[in-house]
Amino acid sequence: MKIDPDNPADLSAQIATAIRDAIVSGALIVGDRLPSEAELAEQFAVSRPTVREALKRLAAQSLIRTQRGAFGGAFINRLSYADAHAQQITTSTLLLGMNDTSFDTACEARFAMERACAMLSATRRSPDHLATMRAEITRQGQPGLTDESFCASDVAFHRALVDAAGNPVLSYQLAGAVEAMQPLMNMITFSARSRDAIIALHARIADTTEGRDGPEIIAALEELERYTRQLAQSVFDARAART
Amino acid sequence: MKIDPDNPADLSAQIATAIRDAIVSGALIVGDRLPSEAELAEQFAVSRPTVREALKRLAAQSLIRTQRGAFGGAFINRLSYADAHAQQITTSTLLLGMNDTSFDTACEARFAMERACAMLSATRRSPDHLATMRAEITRQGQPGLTDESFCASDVAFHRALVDAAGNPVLSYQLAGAVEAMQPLMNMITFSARSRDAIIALHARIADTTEGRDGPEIIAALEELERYTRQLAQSVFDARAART
DNA sequence: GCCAAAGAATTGTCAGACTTTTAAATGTCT
DNA sequence: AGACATTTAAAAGTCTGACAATTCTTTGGC
Repeated sequence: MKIDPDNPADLSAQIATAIRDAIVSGALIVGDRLPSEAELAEQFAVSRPTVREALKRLAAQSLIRTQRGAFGGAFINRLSYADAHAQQITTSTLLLGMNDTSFDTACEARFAMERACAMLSATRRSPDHLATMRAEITRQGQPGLTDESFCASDVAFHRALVDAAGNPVLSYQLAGAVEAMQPLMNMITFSARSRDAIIALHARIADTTEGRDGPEIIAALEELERYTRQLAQSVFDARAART
Repeated sequence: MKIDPDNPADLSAQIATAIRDAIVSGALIVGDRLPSEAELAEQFAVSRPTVREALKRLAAQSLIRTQRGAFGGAFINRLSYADAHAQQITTSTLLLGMNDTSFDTACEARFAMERACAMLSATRRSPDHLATMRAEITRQGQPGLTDESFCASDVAFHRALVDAAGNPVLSYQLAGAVEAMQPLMNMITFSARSRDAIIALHARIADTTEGRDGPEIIAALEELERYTRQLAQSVFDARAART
């Protein structure tokens, strides 16, 4: 593991990359302890603050965790699905927010992926998942619910559908697509009538999931996508007309 | 933007979180310049190295970029699809590598998502995408190709199929699923016969994509998934028998 | 044998200094 | 006046050295 002091890039970035490569390549495995900061500083021939900056970069990606005290140090972290999940959502949210991705594009991607789960969810859904879906539907029908809470419940409903597929890799990937759309969805005002329509579609999805009818789940999702995009369109049109 | 000096968490982590929240919430927007390190140190009542550690954390996630010199500083970065892409692949690769995710689970997720692109790819594929797919198929048939190169070409082929859907959000999401599987695929030895079978399926995918026949693309992908899993199974069986 | 205190290792934080880079401002020449 | 060279100031990058906080191990006392 070497760095090039003549490289114009930051030394801390180079060190971080060197260690990251060692992790990705498998040279360092979960639970391994890195040398202490002082030792790393000596090895790379840099000062301790520089090493620390490198370690913070890795910590920001959940690649390592540090522990103080004797026999403490920096340890290679097992990247949990939960960690990856959280990062994924942040990244996706920023990506959508910063690149003026159109609502349609995001919506299309989200529903395309969600439909990909449908067949699996039909096969593997457990009573737990169904219960969550039903509970969220009930929540969505409660009067006085803010638009934001309605959206949050919507996300929870769809998460349950995705999780029902019983594939953690899919759940992780979908998290970005589904949850990152929440800020976009929050821009929509949901009238009582449109809420009713969405709830009815959710009920249809729950029913078909319970009946393990994959194609029908897909059909319901397609209709929900159509409705959502139409709703967004009318909101945007109204906003455009107002200016 | 405040931090709590009594919080047991690292000050640098708190500062990084505070700034990240400001970015995600939209209080800081792309191109904005953060105060200089010295000013931030004063604002948060910490030392400059601590501020720097916080900034490195953000830089590791491509949230900011720094520039030296007069009128330099830390600027809110536009998170590009390319950056997000790269991060996504690293994260997904580690996730699969560290959590002994089964080949079947990863494979299932990957093909489920890829099938989700099929209908869109059928509609939107351009001559460019088709040309890339054909070129990779030719490459895959060349004698003397290493297993690793074969896998790389396989990834390129599938990326072209995904990109043909013309939805950058989908491309970004799929990148993780498709490219992160490469290390797993690299564990497989591809015999001449199995390569031929895969190439034939790729050709079928290219043909049906050219013919804009969505359902047939899906059928071909399903067959490819079946074949891939079967191949992996036999490799694992053989490995198990040898021990 | 058990509990408390001392010790050592290690990360977290600070203060201050120096170097390097970069762009703006200034000066100089044609 | 305009183009080019020089100076200057601001900022990140790096280093040194120190001290504080934390946590495990070992030792000592009862």
